[in-house]
Amino acid sequence: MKGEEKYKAILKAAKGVFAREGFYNSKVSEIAKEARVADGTIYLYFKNKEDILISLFEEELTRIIKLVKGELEQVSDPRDKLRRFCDIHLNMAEEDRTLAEVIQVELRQSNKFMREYKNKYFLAYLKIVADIIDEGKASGIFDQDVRSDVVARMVFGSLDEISTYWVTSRRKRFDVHDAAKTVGDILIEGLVSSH
Amino acid sequence: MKGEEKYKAILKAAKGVFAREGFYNSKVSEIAKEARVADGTIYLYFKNKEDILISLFEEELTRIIKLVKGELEQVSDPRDKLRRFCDIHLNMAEEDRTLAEVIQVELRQSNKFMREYKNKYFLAYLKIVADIIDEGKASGIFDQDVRSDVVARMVFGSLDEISTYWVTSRRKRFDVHDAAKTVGDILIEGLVSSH
Amino acid sequence: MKGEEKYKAILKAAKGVFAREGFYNSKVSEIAKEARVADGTIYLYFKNKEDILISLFEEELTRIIKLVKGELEQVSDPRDKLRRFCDIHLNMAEEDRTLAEVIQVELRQSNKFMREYKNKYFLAYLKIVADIIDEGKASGIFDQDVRSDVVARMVFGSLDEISTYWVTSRRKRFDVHDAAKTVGDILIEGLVSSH
Amino acid sequence: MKGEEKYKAILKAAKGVFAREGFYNSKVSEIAKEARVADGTIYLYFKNKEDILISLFEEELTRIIKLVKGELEQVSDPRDKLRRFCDIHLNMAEEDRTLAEVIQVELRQSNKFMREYKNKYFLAYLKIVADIIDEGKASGIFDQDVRSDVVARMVFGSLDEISTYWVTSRRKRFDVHDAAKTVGDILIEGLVSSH
DNA sequence: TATGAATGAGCTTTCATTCAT
DNA sequence: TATGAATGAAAGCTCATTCAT
Repeated sequence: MKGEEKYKAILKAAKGVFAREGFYNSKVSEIAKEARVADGTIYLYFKNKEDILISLFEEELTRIIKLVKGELEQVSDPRDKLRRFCDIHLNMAEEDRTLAEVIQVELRQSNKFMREYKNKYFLAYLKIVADIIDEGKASGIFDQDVRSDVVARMVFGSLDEISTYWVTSRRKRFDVHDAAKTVGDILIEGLVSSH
Repeated sequence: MKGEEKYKAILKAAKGVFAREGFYNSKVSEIAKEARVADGTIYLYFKNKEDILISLFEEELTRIIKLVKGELEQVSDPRDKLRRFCDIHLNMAEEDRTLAEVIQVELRQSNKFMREYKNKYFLAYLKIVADIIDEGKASGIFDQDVRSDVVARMVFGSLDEISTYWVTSRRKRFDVHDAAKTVGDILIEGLVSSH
Repeated sequence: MKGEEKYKAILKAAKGVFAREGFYNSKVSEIAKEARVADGTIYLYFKNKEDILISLFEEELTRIIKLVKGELEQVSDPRDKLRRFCDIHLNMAEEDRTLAEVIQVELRQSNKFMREYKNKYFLAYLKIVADIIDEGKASGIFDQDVRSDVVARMVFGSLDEISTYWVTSRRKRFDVHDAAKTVGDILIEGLVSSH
Repeated sequence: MKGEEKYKAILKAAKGVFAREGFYNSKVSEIAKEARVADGTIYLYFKNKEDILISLFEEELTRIIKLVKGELEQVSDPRDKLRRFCDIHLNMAEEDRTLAEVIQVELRQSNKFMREYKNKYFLAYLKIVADIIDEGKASGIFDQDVRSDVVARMVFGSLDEISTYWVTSRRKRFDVHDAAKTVGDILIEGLVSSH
């Protein structure tokens, strides 16, 4: 196992440990053990424990953004794009529960983290939604008066809370695709102009 | 300062410290200092550090639930209730930024915390929204097909994310009442049946 | 309940708590609770926690010494006195297990305690045995060459260890009176002169 | 200094500190300082403070048992074995006063410790004596009627109390070898059958 | 690069003791 | 005398980080 592989292995282990224990209850030594590297090795690849968390987000969000953008390119109507976005987002949470937990819980773990780390990746993710809204507004489909940044937050907040709901329910009480449809439909109906 | 006052003082101090530092970075000794009591005094009123957090939620949410329910009683139309709810929620976040931070950041502080502590207070808060939706469905105003639990999460998620947005922006880029109106209108338009 | 009664009540409670928990694991507040007095009241009767332990010994040993001396006055032969002493000592351990535990375990609890507190009461107890030995030596029954202080320690050590054995065995494997006889007989046979 | 050496160094330091301060008054940080290691290092070798105490006993008693057994193998007559045992025991207390203090004071430090930790090493030490008694009984030298477990306790208790006496006397009032002879002779005379 | 033993700062919590009532 | 709420020092233990190998 060389350089790049070790880096990946550490991030993968960290994802599992952070999701399972929460950032502050995670031990660097446990990440090391799961990644099958020595404790000290982690510090050859990361500045400190928080840097692992930040890197993890960057890697995951970069991947997700690319994936989501790719999917959305195949759709043209802003309404369909929004529906598709909701479905992809919740589908990811379903398929990679660990990732969902890390994002939901850990993203909010530390004030310091959230404030000091400007989180351009998260903002890029939100921008995907804002762009959909702007597109809809530009084409006259969506109401001109809504602020796309605020709506983007609303969309993300809705989906994130619902995936938290889904993730934290032991017995899955609903299907994520149904929920995605519900959210998408409500948003679209709510956004379209001239009722 | 006696009994009840000390309890209040500790919670008040904890609210500030937790909001500022995050739960895990907060020191019990700092809470004590801000509450102007000795470290040990805290343990006369609370089992441990986590118990302070839990008690803080219970107290605050009990207060908020009472307040919100009181406000909503004065409104009859489910649409108006929903609009009012959005406005009150964001207004509280604006008026008590510290509280908003504690709820946003700390409620998600630990997986364990959220899962083990069933959080009936938070569920009661969500139920206020679900009840509005059910009311609207019962009176034929809202679409019969939506699940009120899922919509309640969507409403909470939207508002919570928007208040996070507002709270974390140094320069306030929007007015919370405007945002509340946006969210309320979109939700209502999205929820009303037979378009 | 007034003065003297409170003092007694605290000592009685302390005896139970010390025996059950050990000196260092005992809490002053628990002694207070069992004595049905306030924590602060204890400090009206005792200087500090250690003073309770010391007073407890003094009281108990004073009582025991009086009792033992009274019993021994009724016996004249040094051999019978020694046998009687062994029987009384082990009998007390059997009848007041709590006392036995306190003496066995707590007397040795702290170096400081044992060294700084010269323990004249314990020495008085040992002197009872030494006097028996001296009496036996004076009357020509016991060997002239043994040191009575050393033998007194031997007698006490034997009995104390045996009562520890008895106290710590859940299932009582032997009868204390039989054990007392064994010890007494061995000592006497070993002490009588001119074999 | 590596692994095994550190372990030894910590135990050695603990022996001194425990003997000097008593278990409950000993600070882990002081043991660390005397062992010239960091506080945290101790926890690489021991589970907690109590584990240091337990390990110390196990190490020391294992060593002592081996040593005593080796010495006794060179003697055949049970009477000589008993005399030899007394002499070795008191001699060890004289030569390693620290060890004697730890064993005398700390072995009894906590009820819990003594009861929960079954202390097979201490029982093995006692068994050495019981075996001598059984041997004497088998060869008809010692009285058939005595219980060897009770006598073993008596022997240990005698010696332990005498070594406490010796250890706690600032001015040594007697020679341990003389005391050993006294104890041995009394016990043997007391144990031999058919007077 | 890689290791993992060692470090030591720092935290929560306990509890003997005090003191205002 | 009596109370018991309040105090605050003190200590065991953890774990992120370092560094000699």
